[in-house]
Amino acid sequence: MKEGELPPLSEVQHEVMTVVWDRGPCTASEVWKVLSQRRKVSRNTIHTQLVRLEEKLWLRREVVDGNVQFLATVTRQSTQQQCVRRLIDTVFDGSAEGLVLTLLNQGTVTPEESDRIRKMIEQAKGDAS
Amino acid sequence: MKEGELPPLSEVQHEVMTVVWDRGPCTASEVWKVLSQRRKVSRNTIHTQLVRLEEKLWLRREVVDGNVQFLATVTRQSTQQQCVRRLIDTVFDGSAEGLVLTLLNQGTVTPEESDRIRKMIEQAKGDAS
DNA sequence: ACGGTGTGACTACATATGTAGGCGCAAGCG
DNA sequence: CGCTTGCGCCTACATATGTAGTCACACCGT
Repeated sequence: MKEGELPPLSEVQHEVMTVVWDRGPCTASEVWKVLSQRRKVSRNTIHTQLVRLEEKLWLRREVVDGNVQFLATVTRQSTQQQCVRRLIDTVFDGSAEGLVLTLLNQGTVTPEESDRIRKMIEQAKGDAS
Repeated sequence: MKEGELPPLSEVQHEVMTVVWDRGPCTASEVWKVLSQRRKVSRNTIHTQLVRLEEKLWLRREVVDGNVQFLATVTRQSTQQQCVRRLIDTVFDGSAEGLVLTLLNQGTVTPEESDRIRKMIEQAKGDAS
């Protein structure tokens, strides 16, 4: 479950990975079509990012019917975990509590979100241990 | 309270800012002394980072008794908030709940941390609302 | 007066990142 | 058959980042 530490993703790279996670293996053009709906970007730009992600082992390439498809090598979840852990370590000095405190009490999220989070934790408490 | 969006900090830059936040205004050498206890790094490297942080307006420079001191222009808290918000948006697709879920249920933090967090939330619930 | 020691400034350089231009090939169409 | 269109690949280039070398000056002890 625990993949060796892949190099950190930049923001744009995360955008790309998100598309692959959402839609499963896809071609460069597919990814580009999705992203270009949100912002103006060249197809080649996305292609470059895909290649770089492949070099860094975030993606694997597979040829299906002569089409090049890129697929994620790690799950979104494990990546999310890694990102949170890194945030805690670099920004909150290793204190997970610090993160939650900021999250709930300092206007980082809207009161509605905060509310939903509290409810969610209530509920989760039942499940867990 | 809400400072205009400063450009994002890199990891090393965060390290530097942390020292300034912890110790208040300090000289390049002071920052260096602190950081070089943790890892090998040249004094000049830190100086460069300080200058870059000043260019990006994270730090302000002030001369006291002929000594150059750097001081933070934004609080650590507001930076932490900004970082958390950015994490939520880029990694969790805008879902703060997603973050908390990952935090508590997916082995991101140790069971001890998770426990302390739950307790902390319990306690906070009294205060808030 | 003179040579270390501390500190700030400027410069350099490799790597990463965001962005895109242009080439070439293969499939579809008139 | 020749042309357009889609797509993969290679190349380029500006900016950011991490790292450090070198210089210059000022203060201190002998």
